[in-house]
Amino acid sequence: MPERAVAGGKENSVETPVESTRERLLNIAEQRFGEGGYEGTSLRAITVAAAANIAAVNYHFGSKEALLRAAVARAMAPVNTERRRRLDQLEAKGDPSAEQLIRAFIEPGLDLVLRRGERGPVVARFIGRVAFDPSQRIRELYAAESDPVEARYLAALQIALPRAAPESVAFGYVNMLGLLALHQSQALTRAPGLEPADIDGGEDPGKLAENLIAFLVAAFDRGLRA
Amino acid sequence: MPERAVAGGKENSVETPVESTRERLLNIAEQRFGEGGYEGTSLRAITVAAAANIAAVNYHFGSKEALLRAAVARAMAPVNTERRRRLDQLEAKGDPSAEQLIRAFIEPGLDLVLRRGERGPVVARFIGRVAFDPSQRIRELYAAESDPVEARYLAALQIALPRAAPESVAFGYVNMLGLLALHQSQALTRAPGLEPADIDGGEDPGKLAENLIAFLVAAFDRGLRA
DNA sequence: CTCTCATTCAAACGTCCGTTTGAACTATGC
DNA sequence: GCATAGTTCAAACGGACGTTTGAATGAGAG
Repeated sequence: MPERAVAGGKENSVETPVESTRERLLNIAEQRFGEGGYEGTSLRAITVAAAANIAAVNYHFGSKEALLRAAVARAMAPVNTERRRRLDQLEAKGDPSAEQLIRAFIEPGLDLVLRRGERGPVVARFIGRVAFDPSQRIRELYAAESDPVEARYLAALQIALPRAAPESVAFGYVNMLGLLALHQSQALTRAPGLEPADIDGGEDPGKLAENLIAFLVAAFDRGLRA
Repeated sequence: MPERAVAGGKENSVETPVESTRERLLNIAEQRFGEGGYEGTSLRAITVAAAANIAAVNYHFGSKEALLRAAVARAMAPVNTERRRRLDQLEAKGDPSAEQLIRAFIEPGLDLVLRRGERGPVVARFIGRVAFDPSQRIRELYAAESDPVEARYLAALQIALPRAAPESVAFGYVNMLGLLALHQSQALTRAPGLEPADIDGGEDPGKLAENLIAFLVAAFDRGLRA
């Protein structure tokens, strides 16, 4: 390892942990891709902000797109894990309700990612933006990193809502995906004549999750075709 | 005028109307910006597809961003007009209901734009993508072209839903903006394991509007905080 | 026909892009 | 000590980008 290594010693566990070049690149990539999108962010902007050489991207990841893929995988991993854990837990207790499913899906996307420290909102915006990037290629890249758990939620929702047609549940499901991504990316806080606090429930990020869940539960329960 | 002018003669009213370079640029710009986003689409790609010289963009519009602005303005004009007309009509009859307002807002965005000929979906995708472009600059550019009517809808919704807190109505309102844009851009038709027909109601584009309106009405009526 | 002015055109401008190269550096194993 | 493998570095690669230039082209007015 070069320069300052993150050895198992005590110094790094107390003081500020030293990030490796690879970690710095992923962190800055999350931030910049989340702000400007994939096409709108250059590797040079990322490497300058990460205090890394531009060749470091191709050394550690191979290409710009591979850097994005690695950042998506790292950002989604804890969300997918938590979603899988909560769905397992719900299904172990019997047939979960639509509200339980919606909550178990939304909260890992907003809570987990909005709470912890400074980087939470950055990760959330990154995920939300990549999920609905203008380029179909990028959206497919994202889908490849997040698919496995999500399909289980759709199936569980179909069972929880037997009175709604399967296509209608699927319709509600994609609406849930879209609204979650939009709130994660914080693109909805700039509506005409609105202040951000009017939408996200003020200082408490948890209220946003509650508002969104209530909104979706009502729509799923009474807004789908039979 | 150069080459083939669109004079008031009879020939153009019967045969295929000849598009001017300016119109061809706007048409192709709608298509390409809608497919690849602003940053992901080059002027060269647009001018080649439009069979125009690259300098024509700066001659007719001044810059790439000005081309986008002109395309947004042209695409939004009929939508804004129809929304204004329907809101005027509703308010003339008394206090409109939330469902009436939602319908009057959604339908011009989906119906008007999804129905007419081949270009409908192209225009819809363009509008939907630009509205939530990764770049804040582009989103603000879009907001500048669409604001005036939308604010009236929010105010009318506040009145139609007196039992919900104003912030909650604003929350539902931005959700409506976001879901409409996502369906316009057709980004929701690629959910994991879903076929497009499962979501947009099959062949009939009108069903998508009905499904979305029902979804939103239920959420507005029962999914907002008091 | 001649002048005028709007429009189109090929070509070039300088800048930035993602990627590659090959040498320099650094910690570790022998 | 030396060799080795992992990492960083400045520099350059060819190409694409948005924009600009100045000459050519075209139709309509006098």
